Amino acid sequence: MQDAHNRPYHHGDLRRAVIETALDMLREEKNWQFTLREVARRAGVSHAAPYKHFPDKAALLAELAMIGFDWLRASLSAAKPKAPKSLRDEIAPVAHAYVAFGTDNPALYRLMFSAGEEKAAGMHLNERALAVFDVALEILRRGQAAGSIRKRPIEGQAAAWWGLVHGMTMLAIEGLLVPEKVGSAPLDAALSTLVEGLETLAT
Amino acid sequence: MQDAHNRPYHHGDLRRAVIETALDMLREEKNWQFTLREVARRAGVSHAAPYKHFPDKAALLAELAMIGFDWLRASLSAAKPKAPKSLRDEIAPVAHAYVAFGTDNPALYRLMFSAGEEKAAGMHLNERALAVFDVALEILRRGQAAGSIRKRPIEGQAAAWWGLVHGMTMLAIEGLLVPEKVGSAPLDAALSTLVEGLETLAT
DNA sequence: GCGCTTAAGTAGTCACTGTCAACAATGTAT
DNA sequence: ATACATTGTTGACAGTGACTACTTAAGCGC
Repeated sequence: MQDAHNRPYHHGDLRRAVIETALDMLREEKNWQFTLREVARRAGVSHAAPYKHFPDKAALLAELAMIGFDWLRASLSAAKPKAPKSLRDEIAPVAHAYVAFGTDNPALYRLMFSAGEEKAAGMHLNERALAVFDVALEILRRGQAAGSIRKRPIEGQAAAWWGLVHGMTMLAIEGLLVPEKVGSAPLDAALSTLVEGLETLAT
Repeated sequence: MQDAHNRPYHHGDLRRAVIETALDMLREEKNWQFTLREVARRAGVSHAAPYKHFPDKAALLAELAMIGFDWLRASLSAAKPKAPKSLRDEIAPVAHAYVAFGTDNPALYRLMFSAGEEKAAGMHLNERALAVFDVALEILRRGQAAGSIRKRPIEGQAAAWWGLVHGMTMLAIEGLLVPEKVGSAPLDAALSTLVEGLETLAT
């Protein structure tokens, strides 16, 4: 980054710098196996410096995952149309935003869902993860109130939505949704099926 | 396993032994970060011996993943009822078998879908993976022929099924399908929605 | 200004990993 | 028997996460 001699001894804001560097690297390489030392190297700092800010490698991972969930949630909210005409008009854009987030940031997305087993941090992580579930929940709740969705425990339906988009995202990241096997727009097809299963029969 | 002195110099069938040992360890520990040396140790063999049978750690991983896909496919076939009365009767058991496989063998399942980027082996791996997709495809094809499913490109529907069960499996493994947020039987709820989206309107 | 505490860096070490090359024991073809 | 290919073993290498001890800079009351 800069010469070692004119760089101040104290980085100033290394915590943030470490996080940003890690995010950059996650963004750049689809499959990067995370190493603390490489992050430190690239941040222009000694290999042990990050330990002053994170007790653990897992702690940094958990933090990154939390940021990822916040981004995801924000991008879902942004994709939600203000004046939806139908249930599908509301669900489809959000689902597309979800999958797009995953395929645009594959390394980060994978990290978010495999950080597992971080004892303490795991709790907070799950909270953040369930926040994206809540986005779906809210859409469906409104849809049910408007009468366009069957009266049925809504949590299961939201779980269906989450499972579907999460699964499609993962499969897409892994390159398993090849068009010649799966059609040209599998997500749209899947969403059609899902929405039609959600809707009330009378239309 | 046995004393070093009475064990013959040549193992006899080390390739298989390595695979079996690795599978055992995957089965035992939900989160095991795979190390070749530990496998070798446990197989009672020196740390470099496996390299005579696998060019690479990735090669062993790919082989394990392929075995996993074969198992999964077999367990799906076994779950398929011989004389299904309805589409749901055929889809639901298979979906349950799918998720059960994943939650019963979390480490293996995760490995199967994150082995990514193994150049050559990746091709064969994807073939095996798509074989489970074919199971769904066949069920739906028969359903459509019998007239219980809408006439629509069937690949997209199969992708919907795969995405759904894969996503639910992953979320379940990661402990994200907590009942208090998501209801008691999220998979059943999700399947109901999916099946109803698949079915023809006339019933 | 001056000395003090302390946060934020450094270097060095440890046990561990994947991988490779050199060597040894075993089986097999000639 | 003798040469050879196979399949083990040992020992080394660089790179990793984690930890420690040391050093440096910054901020503080006085």
